[in-house]
Amino acid sequence: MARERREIRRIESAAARQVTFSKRRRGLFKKAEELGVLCDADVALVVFSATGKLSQFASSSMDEIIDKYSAHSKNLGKSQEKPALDLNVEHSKYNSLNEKLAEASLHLRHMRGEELGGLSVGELQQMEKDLETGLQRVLCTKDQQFMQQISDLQQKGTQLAEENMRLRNQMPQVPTAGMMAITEDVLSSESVMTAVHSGSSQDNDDGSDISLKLALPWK
Amino acid sequence: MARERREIRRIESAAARQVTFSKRRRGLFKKAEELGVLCDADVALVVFSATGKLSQFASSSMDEIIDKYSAHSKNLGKSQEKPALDLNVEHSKYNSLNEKLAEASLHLRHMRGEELGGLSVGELQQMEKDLETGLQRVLCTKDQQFMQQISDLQQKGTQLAEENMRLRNQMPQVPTAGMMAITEDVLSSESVMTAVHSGSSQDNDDGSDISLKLALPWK
DNA sequence: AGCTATTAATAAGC
DNA sequence: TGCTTATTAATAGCT
Repeated sequence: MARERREIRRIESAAARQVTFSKRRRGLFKKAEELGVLCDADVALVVFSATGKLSQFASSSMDEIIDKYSAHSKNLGKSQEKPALDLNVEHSKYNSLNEKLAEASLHLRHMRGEELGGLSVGELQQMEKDLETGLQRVLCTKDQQFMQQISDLQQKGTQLAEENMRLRNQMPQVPTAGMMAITEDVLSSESVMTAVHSGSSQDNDDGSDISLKLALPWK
Repeated sequence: MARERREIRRIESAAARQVTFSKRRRGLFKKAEELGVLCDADVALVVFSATGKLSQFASSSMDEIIDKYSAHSKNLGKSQEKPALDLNVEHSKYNSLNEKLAEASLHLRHMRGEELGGLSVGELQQMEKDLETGLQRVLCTKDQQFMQQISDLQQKGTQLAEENMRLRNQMPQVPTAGMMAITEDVLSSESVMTAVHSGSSQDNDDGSDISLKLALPWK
C-alpha cells in the first residue's frame, strides 16, 4: 500500500527489513488496540523481531489473556492429570524446538553445499542467489576491516617515523640509512592498497596478503 | 478508512460491533501474518471477542512464542517451585536447545551476509571459504539437475518421435506436415535449452556449455 | 455477504 | 528514526 506493491515474502535486505518491521509493527499494534477498543475485544499481541527483541501489546492483562488462551486451547487433554499434561506440553515444545534446530542445521549444511540431493532446481537457484549475496557482503565487510587495519597501521607507522625522526635529530651521530629505507617501504600507501584488492574468489591467497599487510615487526 | 471516519471508541450497536469485529479481525490477522513473513519475525496474536470466542494466529508455534514471552518478561516472578527437579532438568534442556537454535540462526544470517559487524577478519575469511565452497557445490548440483532434465526430455522426445514415425507409417493417407512441424519444434535441442536457461546469476553461462556436452544425438 | 467512496497504511526516498 | 508523498490496502456505511 504504497509507492509500489510489495510481494509478501521475506525481505532480503536486512536494512529494508528493519525499516519495514518498525513501520508495520507500529501499524499492527495500532490496529490491535483499535480492535480492542471498538469491539470490546480482548487482544494480546506478542512480536519477536528476527534479532530476538520482544514487543507486546495487550488490551487488558497479557498474562490473563494468555491464561484464558491456554484454558481454551487445552480442551484436548482436559481429563489428563496435571503432571502428565505438563510433561506432554514440555515434550511437544521440546520436539518442536528440536525440529526447528534440525531444520536450521539442514539449511546450514545446504549452504555449505552438503546434502543437496533432494533439492529442486528452484531451491538450488534460490540458494545460489543467497550464497552469492552473502559472499559479496562478506567480501565487502572483510575488505573494510582490512582497510581499517591498514589505516590504523599506517597511522601508527607515521607516528613511529616521526618519533624516529625526532630521536635522530637529537642524536646526529647515529647512522640512519637502513632505518629510512625500511620505514618508507612499510609506509608506502600504494603497495599496501593494491594488495588489499584481492580478486575475492576461487584463488584466495588472502592469507599471505594479510601477513604482509599486518606484520608490524619493525622496532 | 471508509465512507466516514470512525471514532476509536466502543461501538454501541451490538450488530455493528459484530460486523466491524469480523472485518477488522480479518485485517489484523492478515497484517500479523504479513509482518511475520516480510520481516522474519515471530508473531503471536490472541483475540477474544466480546462474546468470549477465541481467535488466534502464530507465525510459528503459539506455545513456543508464549514461552519465549514468559521467559523474557518473567525476570520478576518465579512462582512455581513444586516439581523443581524434573522441570528444571527439562528447562535446562529447553534452554540449551534454544541457545543452539539461536546460534544456528545467527550463523545462517551471517551466511546471508547479515550482522557481520562483530566478526573478525579470520572468521570472515572462513565464511568466505565456506560460501565459495557451498556456491560451487550448489552450482554443480544445479547443473547436474539441468542436465538430467535435459536428458530426460530428449529421451522422451526420441520416444515420441519414434512413435510418431510408426503412426505415420501405419496411416500413409493422413496428412502429416503440421504434425511434423510441431514435433520438430518441441524436440529441437536449442529451444529446450533456451527455455531452461533462467539466467540464475551474474555471469555464468554454463547452460550453453551443458547443452554442447550433453546433447544426446538422436535420429 | 458484496460494493464503493473514503480514509488509513505504507514503500520509497531524504 | 522521522517526515513526505504517491500509491495501495483496509474498511464504514449501504444494500
